[in-house]
Amino acid sequence: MASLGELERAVMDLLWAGHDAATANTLRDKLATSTEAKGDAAGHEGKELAVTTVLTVLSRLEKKGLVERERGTRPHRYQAVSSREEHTAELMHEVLGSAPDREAVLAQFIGSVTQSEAETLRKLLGHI
Amino acid sequence: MASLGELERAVMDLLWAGHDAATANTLRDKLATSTEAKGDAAGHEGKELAVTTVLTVLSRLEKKGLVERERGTRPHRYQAVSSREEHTAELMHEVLGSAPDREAVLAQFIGSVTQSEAETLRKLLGHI
DNA sequence: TACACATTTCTACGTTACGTAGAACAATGA
DNA sequence: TCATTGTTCTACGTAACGTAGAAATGTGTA
Repeated sequence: MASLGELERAVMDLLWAGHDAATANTLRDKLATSTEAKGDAAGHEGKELAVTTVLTVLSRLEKKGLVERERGTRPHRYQAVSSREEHTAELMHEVLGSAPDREAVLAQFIGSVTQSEAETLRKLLGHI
Repeated sequence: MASLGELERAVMDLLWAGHDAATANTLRDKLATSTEAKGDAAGHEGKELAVTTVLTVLSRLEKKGLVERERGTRPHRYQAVSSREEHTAELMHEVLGSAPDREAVLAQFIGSVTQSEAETLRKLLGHI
């Protein structure tokens, strides 16, 4: 239970970006706005989605445990359960755990890490 | 282009395990054998797949760049392009790269690493 | 060389995830 | 209560994957 679809990811990106809770309508608007002018490029948005579409995606994300909603307020408000960094790190651990020999994987992993990342890691490993 | 299906993964596991090139027939037999006795548990195998099924999966894995085949020999022989560890580490990098702030993700990642993994990492970072 | 047999490729169907949204249902303010 | 706004149900199209039969191709032998 890992990878997200294109729209699911776009929604998560919005929730992670301005990380106060948002309504489906707000999200739909932001989805239409993000990268509208260009008309193409990477994020080929600018498209007005139906609110129900956004709601469906939000429900699916909720079921996946990535999003939680406040059911009290009338327009339900949605927010990410964990930060993008937490989520990404969790995914990395999941991937790491998918191989029997974690240490060997880490060796490979470190082998192709950038200089600055290596520096960061050294620093972080200091306080453990 | 990341996650594999259940059968695709099973095939990769076999190719990664005994990592000399194998034919579709060999793989089919091994798939039937692996975890047969139990009849259930995790790997619910013990099922005789059609060779064409295995061949289809192998073709798909080839297209994904995970497997390469020797076309010269008549029963084509298949093998993994990279080791399980290389592949897993690559996936980890992919995940890491999916977030804008890699350093922040690494911080999170390190935060929930086991003691022995931390030790391994320190050692590895020494020689860089 | 021609044929039986092994192997590979083509084609296809069922299932599940995801993008997409209308129809139906529920809540809320005037 | 009723119009309006918001949510849930239901559904369809596409793509990935498990699965395998049919068709095509290669190979050894009579």
